[in-house]
Amino acid sequence: MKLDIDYKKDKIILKNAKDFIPRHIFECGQCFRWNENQDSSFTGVAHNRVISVQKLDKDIIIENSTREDFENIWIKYFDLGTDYGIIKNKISQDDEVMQKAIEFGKGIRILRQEPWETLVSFIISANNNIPRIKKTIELLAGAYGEYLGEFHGEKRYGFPTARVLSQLSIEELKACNLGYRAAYIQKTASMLDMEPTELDEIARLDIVNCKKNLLKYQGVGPKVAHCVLFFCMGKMQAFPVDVWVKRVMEYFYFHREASPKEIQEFAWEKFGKYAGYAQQYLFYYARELGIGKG
DNA sequence: CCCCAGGCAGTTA
DNA sequence: TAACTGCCTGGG
Repeated sequence: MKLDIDYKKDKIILKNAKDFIPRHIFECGQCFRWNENQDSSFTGVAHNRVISVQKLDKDIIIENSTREDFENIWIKYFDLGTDYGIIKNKISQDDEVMQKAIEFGKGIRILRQEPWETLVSFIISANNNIPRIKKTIELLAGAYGEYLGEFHGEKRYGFPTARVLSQLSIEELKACNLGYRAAYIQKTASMLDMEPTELDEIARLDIVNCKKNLLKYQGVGPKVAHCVLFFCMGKMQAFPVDVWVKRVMEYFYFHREASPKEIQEFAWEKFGKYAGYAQQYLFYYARELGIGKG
Protein backbone atom coordinates (compact mmCIF):
# COMPACT_ATOMS: atom_id res chain seq x y z
CA MET A 1 0.00 0.00 0.00
CA LYS A 2 1.40 3.38 -0.97
CA LEU A 3 1.66 5.89 1.87
CA ASP A 4 1.40 9.64 1.45
CA ILE A 5 3.18 11.10 4.45
CA ASP A 6 3.82 14.74 5.23
CA TYR A 7 6.51 15.37 7.86
CA LYS A 8 5.90 18.71 9.57
CA LYS A 9 7.92 20.30 12.36
CA ASP A 10 5.64 19.26 15.20
CA LYS A 11 3.49 16.57 13.65
CA ILE A 12 3.25 13.91 11.02
CA ILE A 13 0.33 13.77 8.62
CA LEU A 14 -0.74 10.56 6.98
CA LYS A 15 -2.76 11.73 4.02
CA ASN A 16 -5.80 10.00 2.58
CA ALA A 17 -5.44 7.18 5.07
CA LYS A 18 -7.65 4.27 4.03
CA ASP A 19 -9.24 1.96 6.57
CA PHE A 20 -8.03 3.96 9.54
CA ILE A 21 -10.50 5.19 12.15
CA PRO A 22 -8.91 5.75 15.56
CA ARG A 23 -12.05 4.92 17.52
CA HIS A 24 -12.36 1.57 15.74
CA ILE A 25 -8.69 0.75 16.15
CA PHE A 26 -8.41 1.64 19.82
CA GLU A 27 -11.83 0.50 21.02
CA CYS A 28 -12.19 -2.80 19.20
CA GLY A 29 -10.65 -4.54 22.19
CA GLN A 30 -7.16 -5.29 20.95
CA CYS A 31 -5.25 -2.84 23.16
CA PHE A 32 -5.49 -1.39 26.64
CA ARG A 33 -3.24 1.65 26.76
CA TRP A 34 -4.98 4.05 24.38
CA ASN A 35 -7.41 6.63 25.68
CA GLU A 36 -9.55 9.23 23.97
CA ASN A 37 -9.02 12.92 24.69
CA GLN A 38 -11.61 15.69 24.62
CA ASP A 39 -10.67 16.71 21.09
CA SER A 40 -11.32 13.11 19.96
CA SER A 41 -7.65 12.40 19.52
CA PHE A 42 -6.25 9.29 21.22
CA THR A 43 -3.11 9.15 23.31
CA GLY A 44 -1.27 5.90 23.86
CA VAL A 45 1.97 4.37 25.04
CA ALA A 46 3.91 1.71 23.17
CA HIS A 47 7.60 0.96 22.68
CA ASN A 48 8.30 3.29 25.64
CA ARG A 49 6.99 6.20 23.62
CA VAL A 50 3.92 8.39 23.89
CA ILE A 51 2.07 9.65 20.84
CA SER A 52 -1.35 10.93 19.99
CA VAL A 53 -3.39 10.07 16.92
CA GLN A 54 -6.26 12.04 15.50
CA LYS A 55 -8.35 11.81 12.37
CA LEU A 56 -9.17 15.14 10.73
CA ASP A 57 -11.22 14.73 7.57
CA LYS A 58 -9.24 12.21 5.52
CA ASP A 59 -5.92 12.74 7.24
CA ILE A 60 -4.39 11.12 10.29
CA ILE A 61 -2.39 13.48 12.49
CA ILE A 62 0.36 11.96 14.63
CA GLU A 63 1.78 14.06 17.44
CA ASN A 64 4.95 13.66 19.49
CA SER A 65 6.77 11.36 17.08
CA THR A 66 9.98 11.95 15.20
CA ARG A 67 10.25 11.00 11.56
CA GLU A 68 12.69 8.29 12.54
CA ASP A 69 10.29 6.75 15.06
CA PHE A 70 7.45 6.94 12.61
CA GLU A 71 9.40 5.06 9.97
CA ASN A 72 10.99 2.55 12.34
CA ILE A 73 8.17 1.92 14.77
CA TRP A 74 4.75 3.34 14.00
CA ILE A 75 4.37 2.23 10.40
CA LYS A 76 4.69 -1.35 11.54
CA TYR A 77 2.71 -0.81 14.74
CA PHE A 78 -0.25 0.54 12.78
CA ASP A 79 0.11 -2.15 10.14
CA LEU A 80 0.29 0.49 7.43
CA GLY A 81 1.78 -1.93 4.93
CA THR A 82 -1.40 -4.00 4.84
CA ASP A 83 -4.23 -3.35 2.39
CA TYR A 84 -7.41 -3.96 4.35
CA GLY A 85 -9.52 -3.65 1.19
CA ILE A 86 -8.22 -7.02 0.01
CA ILE A 87 -8.92 -8.65 3.38
CA LYS A 88 -12.43 -7.19 3.57
CA ASN A 89 -13.27 -8.42 0.09
CA LYS A 90 -12.05 -11.91 0.80
CA ILE A 91 -13.84 -12.49 4.09
CA SER A 92 -17.15 -10.89 3.11
CA GLN A 93 -17.70 -12.82 -0.13
CA ASP A 94 -21.23 -14.22 -0.02
CA ASP A 95 -21.49 -13.34 3.65
CA GLU A 96 -24.01 -10.66 4.61
CA VAL A 97 -23.19 -10.93 8.30
CA MET A 98 -19.55 -10.17 7.65
CA GLN A 99 -20.50 -7.34 5.31
CA LYS A 100 -22.46 -5.72 8.13
CA ALA A 101 -19.73 -6.35 10.69
CA ILE A 102 -17.14 -4.78 8.39
CA GLU A 103 -19.34 -1.77 7.68
CA PHE A 104 -19.68 -1.32 11.42
CA GLY A 105 -15.93 -1.55 12.16
CA LYS A 106 -14.57 -0.45 8.80
CA GLY A 107 -11.75 1.58 10.33
CA ILE A 108 -10.23 -1.27 12.30
CA ARG A 109 -6.55 -2.02 11.84
CA ILE A 110 -4.76 -4.73 13.77
CA LEU A 111 -1.95 -3.19 15.78
CA ARG A 112 1.31 -5.08 15.79
CA GLN A 113 1.92 -4.95 19.52
CA GLU A 114 4.90 -5.93 21.66
CA PRO A 115 4.99 -9.60 22.66
CA TRP A 116 5.80 -9.26 26.35
CA GLU A 117 3.23 -6.55 26.98
CA THR A 118 0.62 -8.41 24.95
CA LEU A 119 1.21 -11.67 26.80
CA VAL A 120 0.88 -10.04 30.22
CA SER A 121 -2.09 -7.91 29.19
CA PHE A 122 -4.09 -10.86 27.95
CA ILE A 123 -3.24 -12.97 30.99
CA ILE A 124 -4.76 -10.11 32.96
CA SER A 125 -7.79 -10.04 30.66
CA ALA A 126 -9.02 -13.49 31.68
CA ASN A 127 -12.34 -13.42 33.55
CA ASN A 128 -12.03 -9.66 33.78
CA ASN A 129 -13.63 -6.54 32.34
CA ILE A 130 -12.02 -3.94 30.14
CA PRO A 131 -12.13 -0.91 32.49
CA ARG A 132 -10.51 -2.99 35.19
CA ILE A 133 -7.92 -4.48 32.82
CA LYS A 134 -6.93 -0.99 31.72
CA LYS A 135 -6.74 0.25 35.29
CA THR A 136 -4.58 -2.69 36.37
CA ILE A 137 -2.15 -2.13 33.52
CA GLU A 138 -1.88 1.58 34.29
CA LEU A 139 -1.17 0.76 37.94
CA LEU A 140 1.59 -1.63 36.91
CA ALA A 141 3.09 0.89 34.50
CA GLY A 142 2.82 3.79 36.95
CA ALA A 143 4.51 1.85 39.73
CA TYR A 144 7.08 -0.20 37.83
CA GLY A 145 7.41 1.14 34.28
CA GLU A 146 10.01 3.54 32.95
CA TYR A 147 9.05 7.19 33.40
CA LEU A 148 8.63 8.73 29.96
CA GLY A 149 7.86 12.33 30.93
CA GLU A 150 4.70 14.38 30.82
CA PHE A 151 2.40 14.55 27.85
CA HIS A 152 -0.80 16.63 27.79
CA GLY A 153 -0.38 17.26 31.50
CA GLU A 154 -0.11 13.64 32.56
CA LYS A 155 2.86 11.60 33.64
CA ARG A 156 3.42 8.67 31.29
CA TYR A 157 5.11 5.33 31.90
CA GLY A 158 6.27 2.47 29.76
CA PHE A 159 5.21 -1.11 30.30
CA PRO A 160 7.30 -2.78 33.03
CA THR A 161 9.93 -5.30 31.95
CA ALA A 162 9.87 -9.00 32.79
CA ARG A 163 12.90 -8.49 35.00
CA VAL A 164 11.20 -5.86 37.11
CA LEU A 165 7.92 -7.77 37.44
CA SER A 166 9.69 -11.02 38.25
CA GLN A 167 11.27 -9.43 41.31
CA LEU A 168 8.00 -8.24 42.84
CA SER A 169 6.22 -10.06 45.62
CA ILE A 170 2.72 -11.43 45.18
CA GLU A 171 1.52 -8.73 47.56
CA GLU A 172 3.11 -5.98 45.49
CA LEU A 173 1.52 -7.38 42.36
CA LYS A 174 -1.85 -7.71 44.04
CA ALA A 175 -1.63 -4.05 44.99
CA CYS A 176 -2.02 -3.37 41.26
CA ASN A 177 -5.45 -5.05 41.22
CA LEU A 178 -4.16 -8.26 39.69
CA GLY A 179 -6.08 -10.47 42.10
CA TYR A 180 -5.43 -14.17 41.65
CA ARG A 181 -3.59 -13.43 38.39
CA ALA A 182 -0.66 -12.05 40.41
CA ALA A 183 0.91 -15.51 40.70
CA TYR A 184 0.54 -16.10 36.95
CA ILE A 185 2.28 -12.83 36.14
CA GLN A 186 5.08 -13.48 38.62
CA LYS A 187 5.70 -16.96 37.24
CA THR A 188 5.57 -15.89 33.61
CA ALA A 189 7.82 -12.92 34.31
CA SER A 190 10.38 -15.18 35.98
CA MET A 191 10.40 -17.60 33.07
CA LEU A 192 10.92 -14.81 30.55
CA ASP A 193 13.49 -13.00 32.65
CA MET A 194 15.56 -16.21 32.45
CA GLU A 195 14.98 -16.54 28.71
CA PRO A 196 14.52 -13.00 27.40
CA THR A 197 14.56 -13.93 23.72
CA GLU A 198 12.10 -16.79 24.08
CA LEU A 199 9.02 -14.93 22.86
CA ASP A 200 10.80 -13.81 19.71
CA GLU A 201 11.92 -17.38 19.08
CA ILE A 202 8.42 -18.71 19.65
CA ALA A 203 7.03 -16.13 17.25
CA ARG A 204 9.10 -17.62 14.42
CA LEU A 205 7.42 -21.01 14.73
CA ASP A 206 4.34 -22.05 12.78
CA ILE A 207 1.03 -21.34 14.46
CA VAL A 208 0.53 -24.82 15.92
CA ASN A 209 3.91 -24.95 17.65
CA CYS A 210 3.76 -21.30 18.53
CA LYS A 211 0.48 -21.89 20.37
CA LYS A 212 1.84 -25.02 22.04
CA ASN A 213 4.73 -23.01 23.46
CA LEU A 214 2.52 -20.16 24.65
CA LEU A 215 0.30 -22.56 26.59
CA LYS A 216 3.15 -23.39 28.97
CA TYR A 217 2.98 -19.97 30.57
CA GLN A 218 0.80 -19.70 33.66
CA GLY A 219 -2.51 -18.04 32.94
CA VAL A 220 -2.38 -18.76 29.22
CA GLY A 221 -5.14 -20.98 27.87
CA PRO A 222 -6.49 -21.36 24.34
CA LYS A 223 -8.19 -17.98 24.15
CA VAL A 224 -5.29 -15.94 25.54
CA ALA A 225 -2.84 -17.88 23.35
CA HIS A 226 -4.81 -16.98 20.23
CA CYS A 227 -4.86 -13.32 21.24
CA VAL A 228 -1.09 -13.34 21.61
CA LEU A 229 -0.66 -15.19 18.31
CA PHE A 230 -2.79 -12.65 16.53
CA PHE A 231 -1.96 -9.33 18.17
CA CYS A 232 1.80 -9.59 18.36
CA MET A 233 3.16 -12.65 16.56
CA GLY A 234 1.81 -12.11 13.09
CA LYS A 235 -0.35 -15.24 13.04
CA MET A 236 -3.25 -13.66 11.22
CA GLN A 237 -5.23 -16.88 10.99
CA ALA A 238 -5.45 -17.09 14.79
CA PHE A 239 -9.05 -17.01 15.97
CA PRO A 240 -9.59 -16.21 19.65
CA VAL A 241 -12.96 -17.52 20.79
CA ASP A 242 -14.15 -15.48 23.73
CA VAL A 243 -17.69 -15.22 25.05
CA TRP A 244 -18.63 -12.52 22.51
CA VAL A 245 -17.28 -14.37 19.51
CA LYS A 246 -18.95 -17.55 20.74
CA ARG A 247 -22.25 -15.75 21.05
CA VAL A 248 -22.07 -13.99 17.72
CA MET A 249 -20.98 -17.13 15.84
CA GLU A 250 -23.74 -19.18 17.41
CA TYR A 251 -26.29 -16.47 16.69
CA PHE A 252 -25.43 -15.81 13.05
CA TYR A 253 -23.77 -18.99 11.75
CA PHE A 254 -24.63 -22.03 13.87
CA HIS A 255 -28.15 -21.21 15.12
CA ARG A 256 -27.34 -23.48 18.07
CA GLU A 257 -24.78 -24.00 20.81
CA ALA A 258 -21.27 -24.67 19.57
CA SER A 259 -17.98 -25.46 21.29
CA PRO A 260 -14.97 -23.13 20.95
CA LYS A 261 -13.10 -25.86 19.08
CA GLU A 262 -15.95 -26.30 16.65
CA ILE A 263 -16.21 -22.54 16.14
CA GLN A 264 -12.50 -22.17 15.47
CA GLU A 265 -12.49 -24.98 12.91
CA PHE A 266 -15.49 -23.46 11.17
CA ALA A 267 -13.70 -20.09 11.05
CA TRP A 268 -10.56 -21.59 9.53
CA GLU A 269 -12.63 -23.31 6.89
CA LYS A 270 -14.61 -20.19 6.11
CA PHE A 271 -12.11 -17.35 6.48
CA GLY A 272 -8.80 -19.16 5.97
CA LYS A 273 -5.67 -17.15 6.56
CA TYR A 274 -7.71 -14.03 7.34
CA ALA A 275 -9.67 -15.66 10.17
CA GLY A 276 -8.25 -13.33 12.80
CA TYR A 277 -9.41 -10.22 10.98
CA ALA A 278 -12.88 -11.75 10.66
CA GLN A 279 -12.85 -12.43 14.38
CA GLN A 280 -12.00 -8.82 15.13
CA TYR A 281 -14.80 -7.37 13.00
CA LEU A 282 -17.27 -9.84 14.55
CA PHE A 283 -16.10 -9.17 18.08
CA TYR A 284 -16.43 -5.40 17.74
CA TYR A 285 -19.81 -5.72 16.03
CA ALA A 286 -21.15 -8.13 18.64
CA ARG A 287 -19.88 -6.28 21.69
CA GLU A 288 -20.94 -2.80 20.59
CA LEU A 289 -24.42 -4.01 19.64
CA GLY A 290 -24.80 -6.56 22.42
CA ILE A 291 -25.62 -9.25 19.88
CA GLY A 292 -26.59 -12.61 21.34
CA LYS A 293 -26.68 -11.34 24.88
CA GLY A 294 -29.87 -12.15 26.75
C1' DC B 1 -26.75 -6.15 47.07
C1' DC B 2 -26.09 -9.45 43.42
C1' DC B 3 -24.23 -10.38 39.07
C1' DC B 4 -20.82 -10.79 35.98
C1' DA B 5 -16.64 -9.85 33.21
C1' DG B 6 -12.82 -10.83 26.33
C1' DG B 7 -10.90 -17.84 31.00
C1' DC B 8 -7.84 -20.53 33.45
C1' DA B 9 -6.09 -24.15 36.52
C1' DG B 10 -7.11 -27.97 39.04
C1' DT B 11 -9.84 -31.87 39.91
C1' DT B 12 -12.90 -35.65 38.57
C1' DA B 13 -15.01 -39.20 35.63
C1' DT C 1 -11.07 -34.98 26.74
C1' DA C 2 -15.01 -33.37 28.61
C1' DA C 3 -17.41 -31.63 32.35
C1' DC C 4 -17.22 -29.14 36.63
C1' DT C 5 -15.85 -25.56 40.07
C1' DG C 6 -13.67 -21.68 42.39
C1' DC C 7 -11.49 -17.45 41.64
C1' DC C 8 -9.68 -11.39 42.86
C1' DT C 9 -12.15 -7.42 42.28
C1' DG C 10 -14.87 -3.53 40.87
C1' DG C 11 -18.28 -1.88 37.46
C1' DG C 12 -23.23 -2.15 36.30
